[in-house]
Amino acid sequence: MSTHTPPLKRESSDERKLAIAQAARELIIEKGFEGLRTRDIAERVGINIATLHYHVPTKNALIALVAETIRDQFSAQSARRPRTGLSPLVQLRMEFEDQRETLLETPDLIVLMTELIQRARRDAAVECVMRPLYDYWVGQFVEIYAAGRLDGTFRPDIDPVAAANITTGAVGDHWRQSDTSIALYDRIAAELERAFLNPVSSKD
Amino acid sequence: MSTHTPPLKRESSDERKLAIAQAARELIIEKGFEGLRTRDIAERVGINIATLHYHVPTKNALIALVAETIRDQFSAQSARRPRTGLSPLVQLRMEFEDQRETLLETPDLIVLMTELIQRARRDAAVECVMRPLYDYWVGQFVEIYAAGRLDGTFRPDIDPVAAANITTGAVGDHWRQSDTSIALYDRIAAELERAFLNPVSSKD
Amino acid sequence: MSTHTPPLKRESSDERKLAIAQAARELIIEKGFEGLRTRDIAERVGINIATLHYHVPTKNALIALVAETIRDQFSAQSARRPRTGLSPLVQLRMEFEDQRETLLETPDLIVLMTELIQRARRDAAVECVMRPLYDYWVGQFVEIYAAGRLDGTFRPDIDPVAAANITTGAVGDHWRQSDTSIALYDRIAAELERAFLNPVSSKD
Amino acid sequence: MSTHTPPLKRESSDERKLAIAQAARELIIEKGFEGLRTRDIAERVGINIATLHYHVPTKNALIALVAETIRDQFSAQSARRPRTGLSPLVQLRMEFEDQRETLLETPDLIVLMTELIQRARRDAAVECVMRPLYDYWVGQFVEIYAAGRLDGTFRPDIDPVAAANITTGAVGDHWRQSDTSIALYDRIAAELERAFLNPVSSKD
DNA sequence: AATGAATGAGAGTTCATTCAT
DNA sequence: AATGAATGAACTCTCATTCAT
Repeated sequence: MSTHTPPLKRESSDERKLAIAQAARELIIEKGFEGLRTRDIAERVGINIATLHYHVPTKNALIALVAETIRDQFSAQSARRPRTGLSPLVQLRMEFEDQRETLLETPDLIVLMTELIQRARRDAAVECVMRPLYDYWVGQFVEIYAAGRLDGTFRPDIDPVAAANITTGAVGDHWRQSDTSIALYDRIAAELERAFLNPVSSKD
Repeated sequence: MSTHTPPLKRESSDERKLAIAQAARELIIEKGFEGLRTRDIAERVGINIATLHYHVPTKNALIALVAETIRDQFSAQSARRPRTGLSPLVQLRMEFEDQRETLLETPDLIVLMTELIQRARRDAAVECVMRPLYDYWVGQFVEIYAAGRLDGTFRPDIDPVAAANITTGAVGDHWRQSDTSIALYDRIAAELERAFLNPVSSKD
Repeated sequence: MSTHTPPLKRESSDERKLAIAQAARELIIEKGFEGLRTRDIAERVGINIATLHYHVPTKNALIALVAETIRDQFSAQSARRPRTGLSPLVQLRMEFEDQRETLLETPDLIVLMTELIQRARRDAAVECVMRPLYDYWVGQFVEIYAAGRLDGTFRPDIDPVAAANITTGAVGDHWRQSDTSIALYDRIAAELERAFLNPVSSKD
Repeated sequence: MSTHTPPLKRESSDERKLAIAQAARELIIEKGFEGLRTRDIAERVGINIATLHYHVPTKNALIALVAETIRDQFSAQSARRPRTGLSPLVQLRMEFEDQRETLLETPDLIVLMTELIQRARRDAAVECVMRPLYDYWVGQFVEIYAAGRLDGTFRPDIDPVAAANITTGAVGDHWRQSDTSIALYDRIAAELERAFLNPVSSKD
């Protein structure tokens, strides 16, 4: 009859780190970075503050960790839906559809992104993670618009880089509004399509 | 030649409040809200921390004051350049030109705006000030696009509200980037123009 | 046509001091010494904080001033009702009646007294004022009980000093209770009378 | 002989809380509530101010804690000396004797009680603790006097409630005097006995 | 791997008092 | 006699981090 401590509670280090990151995400969403307290995170995870520091040495490291989980999440998402072989317009619409879903299903994720992007301005570690993510996102649109210009879907005088920035800017800015309405999002997406489509083409 | 006593130490309350707001603006730009310390503000103004609290009772009131100075500054700017009587396209270009100037001359102002808009999400007092300011800005573009649709400058199928949101979103998002390049801004402005202009019109 | 400043506002220095003392009394009653703020006093008087310090140099001096006004008030009261020539029992009952009136009409005065007596423990200036006042009060009863012992009204084995201290203690303690009920006061007064009256005498 | 590690620095939470309460008691006695500073308490305990706040979250909680330690001390004292089965007069004399001892041995305790009772007027948490304590004290005397009236020890016309209030008032008020002399206390106790004893009884 | 206890540094805020006018 | 502005010195409380176990 052995009386060993139950292994239920002890999670692996990686699981603990993930749990910490998850709790941090929730609290950033609720209170922003200004209101983020390591103690609150530990409490939400159900561990001691010292234990939290055992797994994640500093608050900055913790924030960087959160940024990384965001990146991983988006990478996984993007890997799950390959767009190769589809027409530019279909790809564009799929992008809009994806954003729409995120907006409806996990609007908090967007709040979190916004906070991280803001923080990236002053936190090199976060910048390192978020910049490529953002660049990749813009890059997706650059490719779509460039391809669509080639095959006549989009205006021949379109500037793919500018158009991509406009697209991500418009979508991203819509997020930032406190009262993000899905109706306005749909109008913006539709207008963006009209804005870049080739008027003389009958592809649509 | 009058010999009035110089306001060496004692300034009028209004002047002091403005000086405090100005110092706060600088420090918000430098360190963000997270790193904003009332003691730093007082030091920059050259006054005691208690004096600061004499003029502005709390930190929140101070932040609200900063928001108000921003609003006043934009109001004054906007009052200085009436657009009545001009064609929609000219108005649009003037808007772009104004943004361009701000971007070149006072890029900090934009960082500050960004921080305030972010904060507005969790600070009702700031929200109260920034929301109307932002709405007014979007509204300007709504009017321009609506007028331009009427007179055939812009596409007949343009959705002025969506187009206005795209415009402000694209411009605003460009601000938010750490490495705001004027070259990209120009490309974005040019592309926005092409995006909404009436392709069958020869007005341009 | 002379344009002189209206003399309405300027009060004499003494009047101002009294007004300040009065406001201080009210605030001590409301918030106790711990919560007493010179600014609150100035505000209640309707003057600037610097003006207050012009009339009363320090907070301690202000508190001493309050103690003095209390003393003066009690002196005036006591001077208004000379007891000479009356029988000890009548005098005792008159004392009880006076306390009763104060309890009913100006219960705040008692709260104030309590605070001052408490403070006297640590504030020599207040002690100097309150101690004689208290001693005088106890002395009144000592005299009454001593006279009553002589003429057979009170018990022959009464200790006038002890009896006086019991009387003032009982009455004073009753004040200190938050829920000073007049009914209990009456029972206490009646019991005190029975406690000290000569059981073999038929004077009552 | 076991060699356990001495609790040099790290004490158990309960011990620390008690040490903090003890230091607070001393400082309240020395300076009153007005002069009570958390930093002074921490310094006296020999801990950092942050450590103090770790054990007792706020100053108010600290004061409530002090009130509780007082209550516990009195409860323990009262539990140590059961009075059941004794005659009312013996009980009364034992009460007086207990007060006398406290007065001689721990006069500070009485100063502390006084401060707490004063504070109870404006601090609900303290009121909650002190009020039952005081009521219990008065209640003891009510029972003694009621029992003594029944068995003829005390006057048949005694009002036990009034008599109890007079007793506690007289004793309590005696405490409050700055120069509490034991001689006066003895005279007061003796006079109280005479005041309530049945004059026709020969029990004494 | 985990934790209770501890802490230095500093946050915003308060307050009696003073100064220049 | 009065005041707006200023200030030093404190105050309570917080927080990321560390230490001993």
